[in-house]
Amino acid sequence: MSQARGGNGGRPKRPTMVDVAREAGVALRTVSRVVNNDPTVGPEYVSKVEAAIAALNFRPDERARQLRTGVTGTIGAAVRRIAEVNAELAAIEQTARDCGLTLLAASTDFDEPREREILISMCRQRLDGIIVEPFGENHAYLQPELDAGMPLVAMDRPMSGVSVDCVMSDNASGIGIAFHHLTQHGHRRIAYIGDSELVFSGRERAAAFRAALRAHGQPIEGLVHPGPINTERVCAALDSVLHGDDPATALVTGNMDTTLTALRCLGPQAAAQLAIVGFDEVPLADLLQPALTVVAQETFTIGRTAVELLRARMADPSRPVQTVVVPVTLKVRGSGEVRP
Amino acid sequence: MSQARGGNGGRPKRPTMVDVAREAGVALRTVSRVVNNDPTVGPEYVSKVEAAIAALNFRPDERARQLRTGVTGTIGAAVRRIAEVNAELAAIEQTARDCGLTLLAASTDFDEPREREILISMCRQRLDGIIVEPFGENHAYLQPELDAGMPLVAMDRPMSGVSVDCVMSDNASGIGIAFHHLTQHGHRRIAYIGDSELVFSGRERAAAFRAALRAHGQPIEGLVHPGPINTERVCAALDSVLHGDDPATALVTGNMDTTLTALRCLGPQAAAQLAIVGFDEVPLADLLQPALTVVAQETFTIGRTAVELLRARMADPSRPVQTVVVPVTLKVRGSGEVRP
DNA sequence: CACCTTCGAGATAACGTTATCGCGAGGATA
DNA sequence: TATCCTCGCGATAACGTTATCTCGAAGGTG
Repeated sequence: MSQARGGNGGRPKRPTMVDVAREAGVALRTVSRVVNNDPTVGPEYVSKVEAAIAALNFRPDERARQLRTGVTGTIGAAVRRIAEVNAELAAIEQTARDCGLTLLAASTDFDEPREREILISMCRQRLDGIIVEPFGENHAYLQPELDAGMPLVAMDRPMSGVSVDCVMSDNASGIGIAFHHLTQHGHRRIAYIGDSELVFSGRERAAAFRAALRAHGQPIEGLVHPGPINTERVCAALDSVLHGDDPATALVTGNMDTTLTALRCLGPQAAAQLAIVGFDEVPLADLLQPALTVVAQETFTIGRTAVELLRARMADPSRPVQTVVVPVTLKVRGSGEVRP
Repeated sequence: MSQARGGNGGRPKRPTMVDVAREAGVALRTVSRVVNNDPTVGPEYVSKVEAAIAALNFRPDERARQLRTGVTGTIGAAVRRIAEVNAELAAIEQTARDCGLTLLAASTDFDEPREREILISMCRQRLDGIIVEPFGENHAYLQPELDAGMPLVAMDRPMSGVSVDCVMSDNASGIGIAFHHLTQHGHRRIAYIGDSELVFSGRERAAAFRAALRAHGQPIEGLVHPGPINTERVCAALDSVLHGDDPATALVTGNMDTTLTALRCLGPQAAAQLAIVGFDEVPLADLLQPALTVVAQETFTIGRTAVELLRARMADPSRPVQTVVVPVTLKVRGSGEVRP
């Protein structure tokens, strides 16, 4: 009896508002009013309907409501990876919750077809809006969705091919701060290893580093190493930087993965003797020896701002497209203060 | 023109199948057939409809489809936190994707009302199934949903008040392995600090540790410290354990948070002289000095199994409830091999 | 040549909710 | 007492799909 099913052997049929209305002896519309806390319902009707709802264990079907009203109360977030440390996603979730919005998060996994698939799927679900940490090179295929009024916000990187709101860190300043910090601690030969210049942030950060070198009258050759992040490439770059004629005494790593890969390549002894400033926070940075000095992004601010931009776009689809740049801050912990 | 709106000033109205049918000069049903790749449609009709779809930028409304067919193609996952390292969630997402299911993940945030809110919301959305890492003490309120046929699987911990499928780690064995490993390395006084016995895993692990002490003829007093995980409590426990008459030379920490808190309390020097085995993997465990020996849970297996249990339940709602216990393995890295 | 089958497309009714409209009762006003 | 609101509830039409049924045409068979 507790598993009462419809006779068809499939899923048991759930009660609907029609069933509740019949049970309570009222009209369908009245049930709807009670469910939606409409104040124009007489108290005796309210109690009758509530009794029927409890008796039948009625639970309204959100899908039907969404279809009828047109809004889902849900926003989508297509990020690199859920299930990894991602303060931006955490901020998005919290902010969305505060706004009474449900969050549908999915991992693009650094895979362009998958990103596309996720975004199209979110559009088909008619979500109220989408936040995307774009990965693919061209998002022109989203233009019809934008035209159809789908609010869209880019996070961490701008999108190409379409014109959308965007929130991102001040990459150039971050690199500048890291460089300046190391020069302040007496370093002259400072190297950079970071992400490939094929990705936006890798491009911006490498360019900023070259600019910093130029500004200090340093040669660029041999010091700037953007590229794919894997053990071989990073170790090779480290090797060339540390064992040349004029070895670098300090290192700036362009993102978290580069930082961790470099630390693993160096090993504890070598790492302790090199001044290192990482771009982006690293989990457990404080437990390493020396603790890791990093340029920290205001990840929480970025996530929150993404939701705010999205809500503004939802409220007014015709507002001008806006790009917000969030400042970064240096977290001094030890590794960046090693003397040459 | 690219922002063509309906005249009402609200959201622009998207084309529907009716519009496509009119544009293509065919019946509504034929459009549906083409969208669903029904092979019984003549090729000339297919091309006409596809042309109309492209011309109007038609995108089917998933909500309406779900309402009509009854299935959403989406499963929910209510976990502690998305946006933190969570290999189980990653496994759930990947497995779900492989099965053609969309994943709706939400953070319960160790908050019982929030967990309840999330689960009820997922039920209202009529998801095809739910995986939950239960936190609250009593889930009897879910019984009506189970009766109504909502498939539900518990992960990491069993649920009380309802009878559902469950997948979890072999906590007792894990503690036993850690204890045995430390005795093998010459330790006699081994302490345990872990989560409160109010939560299931804390209870199981503390009990297993007491059993291990008894089995080795050791006194229990002063060595077992379950409780809330915060700096004060953990530091106090460490203090009492390390600075008594007969100080412990080895430590087992009951979960990741305890491990990290303990490491921070100890500081690098003290941590390096104490033998430590942590329960649960820690990010960057290999970069610490000494690298951290842990009892690793097969988190990926747990997540994948959760989805498999859920799919089995979806396929056959009347199958007997099943509990799967996943083994754990010791990862020897250094901290657990420190001699007394 | 009549009949039966098959095949492909169209008309129409759901799915479960909300929104629009209408209608009857009751009180206030002239 | 007749008229006019107002208030509270009910009937019914959407929302955008898919599923069921119908129907006409074409082709094969006795």
